[in-house]
Amino acid sequence: MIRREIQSILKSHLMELGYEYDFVVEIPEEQFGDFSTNIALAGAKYFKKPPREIAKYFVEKFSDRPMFKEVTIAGPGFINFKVSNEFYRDFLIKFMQDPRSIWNFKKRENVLLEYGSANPTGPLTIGHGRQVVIGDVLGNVLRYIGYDVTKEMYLNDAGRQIKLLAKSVWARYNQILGFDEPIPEDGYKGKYVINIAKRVISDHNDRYFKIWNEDVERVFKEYALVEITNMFNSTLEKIGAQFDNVFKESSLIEDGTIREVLTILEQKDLIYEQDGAIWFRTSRFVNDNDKVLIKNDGSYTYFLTDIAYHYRKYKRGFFTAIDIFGSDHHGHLPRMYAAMKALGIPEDFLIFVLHQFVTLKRGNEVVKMSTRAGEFVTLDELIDEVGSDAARYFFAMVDVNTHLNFDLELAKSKTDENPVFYVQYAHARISSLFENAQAKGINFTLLDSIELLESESEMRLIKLISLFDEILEKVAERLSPHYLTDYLEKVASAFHKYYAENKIVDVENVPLSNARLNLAYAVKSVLSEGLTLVGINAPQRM
RNA sequence: GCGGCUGUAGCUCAAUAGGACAGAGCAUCGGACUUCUAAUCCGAGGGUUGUGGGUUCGAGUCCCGCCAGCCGCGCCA
Repeated sequence: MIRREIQSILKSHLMELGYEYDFVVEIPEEQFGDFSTNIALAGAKYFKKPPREIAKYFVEKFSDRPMFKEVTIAGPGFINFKVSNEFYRDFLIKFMQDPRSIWNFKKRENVLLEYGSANPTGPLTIGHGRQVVIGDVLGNVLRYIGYDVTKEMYLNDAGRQIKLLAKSVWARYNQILGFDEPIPEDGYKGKYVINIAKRVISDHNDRYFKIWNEDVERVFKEYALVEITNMFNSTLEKIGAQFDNVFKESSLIEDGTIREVLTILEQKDLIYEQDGAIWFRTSRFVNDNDKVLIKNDGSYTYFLTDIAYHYRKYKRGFFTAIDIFGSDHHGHLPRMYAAMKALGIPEDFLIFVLHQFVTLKRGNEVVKMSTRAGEFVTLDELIDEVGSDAARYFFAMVDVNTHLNFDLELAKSKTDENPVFYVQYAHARISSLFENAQAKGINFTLLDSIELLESESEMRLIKLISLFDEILEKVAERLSPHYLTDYLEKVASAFHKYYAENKIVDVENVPLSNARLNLAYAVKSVLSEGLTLVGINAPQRM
């Protein structure tokens, strides 16, 4: 917020001089001040003057602004700004009066966020967990700062995999009934398959014993789908992921979108037949081979239905579609961009977020996750073991592009090794301050005595609070939630330090107590908002 | 072989679209509870940013080569 203000002041001065070039206003190491800019360094080649001389010009422009305590030139030509205490206190007052208006988030476009999309063929994995949390947190943040967000999960209920699952269930069904039907090659071997088979038995007895045809397949598919969807829902609920919508792949076939897309591509001469299959001319748009849309057995590839899905997203009127995928899908990107181009959809409509994988560790030991053998640790088991708060925090806390090492022992530990507790503890600690104040008969009054706040550590806390909006903007811009958890840890740390050094509730000095409680109240408020956005509890007690 | 991501302190990670002496947490070592929650705080040590070049006032960041790890290169999704 303050940064933006400095930026725009600088920019207007620059334009007065008839120049326009890129410069940054950043938050430097504390010793240099609150904010700093490289405008003089970046401008050297335009002004054709030494940076320090240019800096001097800008510094003078700031000399009469009460917002700053100090504006100085340093090093090769950086300009450092030290914000005045009055300004910080003013900010705090405005924040306490109405945080939403001080952030001034404007209304923005509608966005379709797709994530957690999975083959409904088995329990959600740890990998899905990371994706779901990234998507959920990004969705929360985007919505918070003004986007009209729809969180959507795509259910691949029409492909080969779901057929394989149906067949696997049927095999188990026969096995239970006494016939040794083998599970198909590449079929599903997990325990849940047996559970689904048992359900069919309890409803239909041996009606489909040794009988396999399209009608039977449909029945088993339906049972599998219902069962797996229930499993998904219960896991998603456990981890607090809320979707606005579930979009079924099969609906694209039913409502004619697939046909529509094929027609458009055909009219543009972008598809052709070869070896009994229908191909899309991917190579015309990107550096990739042509891809099959319809297999020679007449069934659709995932690529085709995904094109149709995104065509549908566009037709539904979304300004942007953000897809969150595991990094193993990166080969899917070029062909999707090609398809969007082919359909005349604007290039920036589709944005991909690819997240790296998760390695599960127990201390130093890597926990093996083998999908084939059905031995993987499911997301469900993970949540049961470490709890939803820790699971969410851990999934959100590193850059999406960084391989995540998820240490089960660390996530479970209730000590200072665990960042989740560190942040939550700060919140709980503040809550207890208010109880304590009340017990000691100090009447906390909102906005009272704020002028008594003046120490460095108090200003540092207010400054951190003032950065809340730009952190959220950054999460949205870079599409990675870890900036938020990072910020929360900084706020928590600054508060713990402040708490250790200052007596906040002091019956000997009620006005000062009130001032400090106001500050604590504001800190608690950003912690609580932030934790809520990450989707974890902001406890009153721990 | 081709393509994507990654490589930073013993470990896990940051580094704000090229900026100041590369920062946190954990671990290690040393301190702080008769005082609002010690799930906390303070201090110390710890680095040739995988490697070799290049671009420039300035590179962990950009370009080229090499090495290592993960992933992808299906009429799977």
